[in-house]
Amino acid sequence: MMAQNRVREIRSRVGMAQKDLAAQVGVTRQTISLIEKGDYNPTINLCLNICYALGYKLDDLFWVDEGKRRS
Amino acid sequence: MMAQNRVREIRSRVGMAQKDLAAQVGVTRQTISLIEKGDYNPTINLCLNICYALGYKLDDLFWVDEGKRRS
DNA sequence: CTCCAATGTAAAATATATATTCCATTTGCC
DNA sequence: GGCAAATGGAATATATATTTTACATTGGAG
Repeated sequence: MMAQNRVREIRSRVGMAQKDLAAQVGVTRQTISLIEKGDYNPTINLCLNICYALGYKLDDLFWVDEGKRRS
Repeated sequence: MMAQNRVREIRSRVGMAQKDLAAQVGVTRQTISLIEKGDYNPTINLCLNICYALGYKLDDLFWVDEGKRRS
């Protein structure tokens, strides 16, 4: 039950490279890469910083598929 | 050091005890307590589970305007 | 095709989210 | 006031998010 996200889609739409987004939110490029890959579970503060950098809100960028929620 | 949130407010409005919310999202009561206290920085999956348990959206419970964040 | 920037990936180290246990304090109810 | 449930808080342990370094691969521009 890993959260889904639209970070890659929105980032490239905005025309930003991973390293630019990483620099702007204060993490490494690898962290952005792994988040986009969906391989893990960022903290809410990092998610908020990504939202600020891309100009979107939490619910635009992060969600969980209905079927995959814990019961 | 971390972002404020409306978990306590909404949880008590919904009439749920910390231990009930904790059980429903699959963490310990202490974790809920610390999150409500604002003392730290939960993962997005936990935030999503809390949202689901309380019937709210991420932006309702965890959004903070960029200018208003404590650093 | 070549070159370079962007991205993927992996191993080891560090930071921190979360668990566990236990006790203290508060809050509401009789 | 007294009791019980709810919450706060600390100390230690574990899981995992994130960093660091380093190299491989992909994709686009020329």
